Amino acid sequence: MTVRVRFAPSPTGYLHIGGARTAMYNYLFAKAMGGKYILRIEDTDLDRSERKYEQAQIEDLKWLGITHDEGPDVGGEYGPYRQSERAHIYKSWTQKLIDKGCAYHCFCTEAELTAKKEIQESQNLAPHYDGTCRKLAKTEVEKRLAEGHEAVIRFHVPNKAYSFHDHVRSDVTFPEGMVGDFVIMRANGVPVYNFAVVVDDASMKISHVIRAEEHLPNTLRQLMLYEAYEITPPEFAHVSLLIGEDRQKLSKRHGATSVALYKEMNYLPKALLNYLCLLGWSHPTEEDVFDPHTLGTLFNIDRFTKSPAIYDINKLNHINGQHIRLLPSEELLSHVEKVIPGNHAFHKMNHDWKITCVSFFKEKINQFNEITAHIDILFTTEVSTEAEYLEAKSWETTPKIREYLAGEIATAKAAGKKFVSLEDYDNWSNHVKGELKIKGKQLFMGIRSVLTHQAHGPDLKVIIPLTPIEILEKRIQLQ
RNA sequence: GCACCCAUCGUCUAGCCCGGUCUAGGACAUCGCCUUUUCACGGCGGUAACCGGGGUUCGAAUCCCCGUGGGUGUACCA
Repeated sequence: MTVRVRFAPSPTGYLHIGGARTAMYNYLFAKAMGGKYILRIEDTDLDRSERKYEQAQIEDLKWLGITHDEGPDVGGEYGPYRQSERAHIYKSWTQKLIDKGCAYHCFCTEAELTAKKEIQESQNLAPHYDGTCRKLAKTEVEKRLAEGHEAVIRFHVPNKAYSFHDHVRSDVTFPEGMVGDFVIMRANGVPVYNFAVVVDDASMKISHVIRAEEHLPNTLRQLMLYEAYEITPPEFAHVSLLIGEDRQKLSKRHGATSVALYKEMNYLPKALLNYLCLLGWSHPTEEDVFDPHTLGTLFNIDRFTKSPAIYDINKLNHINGQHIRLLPSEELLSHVEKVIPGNHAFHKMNHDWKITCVSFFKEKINQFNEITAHIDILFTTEVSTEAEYLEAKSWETTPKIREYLAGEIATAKAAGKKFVSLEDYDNWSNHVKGELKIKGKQLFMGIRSVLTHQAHGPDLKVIIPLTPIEILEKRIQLQ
């Protein structure tokens, strides 16, 4: 069997991290099985669907590296891939159902329907359509249609229980009598979700449906439709939901939930994917830092978790940090250059300096945006007000160090040096130790306080050779 | 209300199908120590969980039942 899976978003908003996760699972499964991954746009909600959202979602998916084999923008032999362009298909599939006696026109008005519903509810009954129009004679239906009465098309639900096997939930059974005759086609000729999904999945030869658990109850209606069409349903995998700290389904009020926001915040797409992948699926060898794109056949549809997962940005940050550290230096640099403000002195430095600089500071960050603050310490002339710094400054040994280093720096600068070398730095500290007889805390913290105006900071051997000599000079003069 | 789904450290999870190797493993967060005479990184270690009750069994996180809790759905939304 050829594996064909799909991700079917509604273009009613930007791509959500939950959607991204579902898309990725489908994509990874297709890749693992040598199948096809299809993007289908479910825009049957005319009021809320917008083309700009479709484009934005496709772009976000692309940023994540989740590329589809078939879709509205790339075509394919099972198109069109936008539900709004498949009206003719839904129409003929609806007719098949009517011909079989599995569906019928319904002329009940909204007012009538609500009235009936209220009665049922007051009697504590499930609010099901009572089947009034099911009994209408064919001639009566034609007459009303000819008179221009508005009609929806309802599916006549069989009275029986349904079960199916789910890859995540194993065997699921829905008892009989759960749903009443439901609408499959609106009065305006636009199909309703549960119907359109079945028609599309069947006509696009979808083999596996991997989707969020919120769709589990919908499967009942879909199963009924497959049965009416005498088509074997696809295999299902209802993946657990992503939830917020309050244990409710993740939504906008939970903060950064759209993929575009993570793109803006300069997260690495593979890190986001890596984190999302682990929320509801586990790696066969319990690895936790990996690029999902390289999973290949390791991606196993039977390793999904059943319970919902709370989205925790802390862990995403950690994984992002791990991926940053894994980046080749040129790639690392190009990311960093994008986040450092345009007027920053960093940009004026030469390439080797930049590579050394970012390779060193990458160890300290989980997000690219954090690196500017670290690099700033190479250029600042600000003076710490910390007690420890003040103490170091007050030691009687410190002025001696300052005097010595002032001379050395002046000499180096006069010799045309733009930076001091690691060798210079080693010579200086050896001199302070050997000739000035200063050791221990007074030695290192003394040098640090003179050269950086701070009591603490990164390794002097790295940052001193990276600091422009005029900055060092300015700092010495400022004390 | 009704239906369905779920239940292991604070969080993500491994283990559960095929009961013993689980005094329950890993990761994030947190705490402590070591190292770099600072900070961070790193290394090492600590705190921390099988929802409750029955049952089956020599033995249950694992199987069964009943509770309880949480979630989702119940539309001419998807």
